[in-house]
Amino acid sequence: MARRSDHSREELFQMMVAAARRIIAAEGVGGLTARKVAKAVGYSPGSIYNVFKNLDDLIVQVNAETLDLLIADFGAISLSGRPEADLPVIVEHYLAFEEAHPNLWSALFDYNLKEGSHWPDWYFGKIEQLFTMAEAAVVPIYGDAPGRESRIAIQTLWAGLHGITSLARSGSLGIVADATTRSMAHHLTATYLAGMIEEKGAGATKAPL
Amino acid sequence: MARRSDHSREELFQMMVAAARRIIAAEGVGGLTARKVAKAVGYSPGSIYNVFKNLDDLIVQVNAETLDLLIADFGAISLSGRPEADLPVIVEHYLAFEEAHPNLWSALFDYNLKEGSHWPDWYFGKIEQLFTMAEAAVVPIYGDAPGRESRIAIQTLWAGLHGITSLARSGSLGIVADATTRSMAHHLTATYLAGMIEEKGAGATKAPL
DNA sequence: GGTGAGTTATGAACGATGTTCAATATTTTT
DNA sequence: AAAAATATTGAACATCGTTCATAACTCACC
Repeated sequence: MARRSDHSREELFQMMVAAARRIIAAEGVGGLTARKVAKAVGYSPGSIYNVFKNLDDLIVQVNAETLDLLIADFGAISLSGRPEADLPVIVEHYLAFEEAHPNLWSALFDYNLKEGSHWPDWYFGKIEQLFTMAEAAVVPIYGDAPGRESRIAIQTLWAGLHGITSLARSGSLGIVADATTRSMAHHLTATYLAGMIEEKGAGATKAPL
Repeated sequence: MARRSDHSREELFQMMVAAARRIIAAEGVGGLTARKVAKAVGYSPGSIYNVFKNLDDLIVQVNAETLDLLIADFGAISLSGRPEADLPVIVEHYLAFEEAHPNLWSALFDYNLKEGSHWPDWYFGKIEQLFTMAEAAVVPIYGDAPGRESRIAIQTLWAGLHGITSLARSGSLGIVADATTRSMAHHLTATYLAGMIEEKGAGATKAPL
């Protein structure tokens, strides 16, 4: 058999990523199989390896789309300029997105590539983009141009949220209900924010907001 | 073949857990294989399933030992009663343990059981124990008997640390160096602690420490 | 239209994996 | 000594990711 030319290379790429996305969303990244993807797009298992280096490569492509979705979601947020109002909104978007696409989220942040594969550079570019958007909510506190302190604060807060939701997913920690996760996330945000303001005030004295 | 009785059931259990622990420590939980464990203890693959329900069950046993080690480590900490001094010490123990046993740590907190397996109850008991120990560092702030608020605070902080180290391990986030992980962890702790004190002060007015 | 070169999908094959279970070798009981 | 009970085995099964010689197709050119 060969060269059906039913689909161009580009079309095949799209079809396979879409199929993989559907499988991951339905069964989790652990349920993704070369043979399943092949069957879903009507090609043979070997064909996947004409388009992707390996399964990890395919997962990376799915994750890229998920990141774009998340970026679009964050883009729709309009900030008030008051961190104590804006940060909870961002956190809520974070939580809502994770709840809406739990398996895609897991593939994005829980999955570890097998030895030999690495996240491509543009991957970090997208994550940077995400941080920059969130950072805007926190800039009023530090007053500086989007730079050092506010970036660290957002990274830390992001990691904290990740920890809460990740432990909730794995079932460790005492967390059971979604409500607990949500309240812990908002508690962390509020407390951390209070700490930021407090420590900033203790340092260089700035004009109040 | 059969019934060598070279080892009792209990001995076999110990040997296999020890072998699994060595393999995980050396190659990560992904490198753990029934056949590898079998070869390491000089038995056949099938024998593992006479002692353990499946590989996940074996991993749970290894993790239990790791938890005990962590509990012992935490037990050696003596507190001063000043949270701003004690919390960083606990965080340092957390980080040091993770750095000393990265693969065992990963098996403990990153690994997700396959569908059908669940963490046993005593597992959560050990985690509770850990939290109770850490909680002591924070009780002076809330003044209450080890109960609601201080427990939530410790859970949240723990989750936050988990998030930082977990993202660092997976390579996501901009984190590269260990130093960055460490500084982010301490930054989170300090800021969160400042927030706790600040919010507590804003609520019911208590005698200062 | 035919022919040959170039390309692409194939699916059988390989070496793994977790897990099962009839068969067997040993011990214990009678 | 014979029989019952038990522990260990390792071949077998289904599945996995991945490879690659082969076959089937397309296309440019004569």
